[in-house]
Amino acid sequence: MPRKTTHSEPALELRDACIVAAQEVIAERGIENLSLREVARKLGVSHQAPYRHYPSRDHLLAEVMRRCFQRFAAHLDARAQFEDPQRDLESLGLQYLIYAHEHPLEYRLMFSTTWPDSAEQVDLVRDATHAFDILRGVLKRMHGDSAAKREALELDALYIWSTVHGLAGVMNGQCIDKLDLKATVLKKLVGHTMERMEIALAGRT
Amino acid sequence: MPRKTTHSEPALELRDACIVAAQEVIAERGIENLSLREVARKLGVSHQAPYRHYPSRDHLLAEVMRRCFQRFAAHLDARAQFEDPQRDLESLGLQYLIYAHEHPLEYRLMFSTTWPDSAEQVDLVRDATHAFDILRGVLKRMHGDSAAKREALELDALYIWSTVHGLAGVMNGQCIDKLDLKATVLKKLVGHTMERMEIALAGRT
DNA sequence: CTATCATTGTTGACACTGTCAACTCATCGT
DNA sequence: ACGATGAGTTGACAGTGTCAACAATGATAG
Repeated sequence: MPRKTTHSEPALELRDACIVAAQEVIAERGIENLSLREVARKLGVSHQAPYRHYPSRDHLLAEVMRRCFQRFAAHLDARAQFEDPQRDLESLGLQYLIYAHEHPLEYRLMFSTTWPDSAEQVDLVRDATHAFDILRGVLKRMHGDSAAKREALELDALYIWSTVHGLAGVMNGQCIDKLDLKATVLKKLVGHTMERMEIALAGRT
Repeated sequence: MPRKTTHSEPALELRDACIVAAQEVIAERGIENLSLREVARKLGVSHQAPYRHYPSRDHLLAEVMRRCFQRFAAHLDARAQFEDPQRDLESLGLQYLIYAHEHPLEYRLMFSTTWPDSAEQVDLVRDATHAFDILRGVLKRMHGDSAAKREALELDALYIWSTVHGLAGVMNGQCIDKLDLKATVLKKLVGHTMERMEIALAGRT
């Protein structure tokens, strides 16, 4: 079978194509059933072709995760922003939950998948940290950025992250269906949780 | 190769042995690398023997998960209990986090693994629900069990679960290492989060 | 212009996995 | 006494990740 791509265009084509194909496979067959060979098949290419661009299946998976984190951070940045940091924090939380709700697979991929210990972890971590830094930024506007309060700020950031991440996990997860909760409860859950969280944050210190 | 087990003892031996072997494999090679064949090998038995007791790999995995939920609920029940529901709730939360910290693999298995859609889901769900019912019980003692407040109770239960589950996920997860947090922050995180949560619960309504 | 070389992709092989089918064989109910 | 049944065995098949050897093409040095 003759080649298709020329050498002058350095065929980063396939490298990118692998990622979108991988995302398709994940969407169709689930994260744990991602297979390099099926990616190759979907691209009409031999089963070893992806290995020219990714040293292993996990490296491809890591790259897919990285792009997810990038889109996730972009989604957070694209939220409705407000002068009042309180409202801004609420907007941030909602935007977070919207992403988790609209892209459950990507969300699972980012936060419930064992990270492959490939070399590119550096990049992966950088992109993954961005989302958390957005949260840090909002809290700085809220509480100030004095060195004295820095630790409290980190603690609050983690508290908020825990709550929102936990809520997203609960609402996405398989558990929620099994608890025979009324529909009205589910509808109010997000509002209720955000409200509780704001009470906690306004509470002290 | 001659048989080892007689027929009169109905050889539920192997059925149970599979589970402990599976847990060993999971501990050694990770959840996603659990393999029926390695379980069989570890038990010195042919690769098809486990199929006499579990229709598929996922059915075995489901059973392992179910036992995890049972042990998890037992661990929660074995917490230090208090008359004051407030203190009892705190004790429950701490006990939850202790389990997540001491058994990260089991925790991941229960809450971050796609549930296999095997027939035994009924059992799995029953055991999984138990933990949540413990939480419901504490909240009933705290807020009363009037029909009017039932919805608020469910909402608070889910709020608490979100926070604690999120915290466990954050502290277990691969993310926490990457955020260059100071050790002192981590040490205070649990206390801080529980405190925030109690402020939120005492706050209103 | 030709020879060399790296890049990209191909084919073939190996070990591993889950699972189906056919077989053995001790034990139990009749 | 004898067939049925439960438990375990061997053998096969398709699918997977990955290593090794090969082929073809554009770029480049002489």
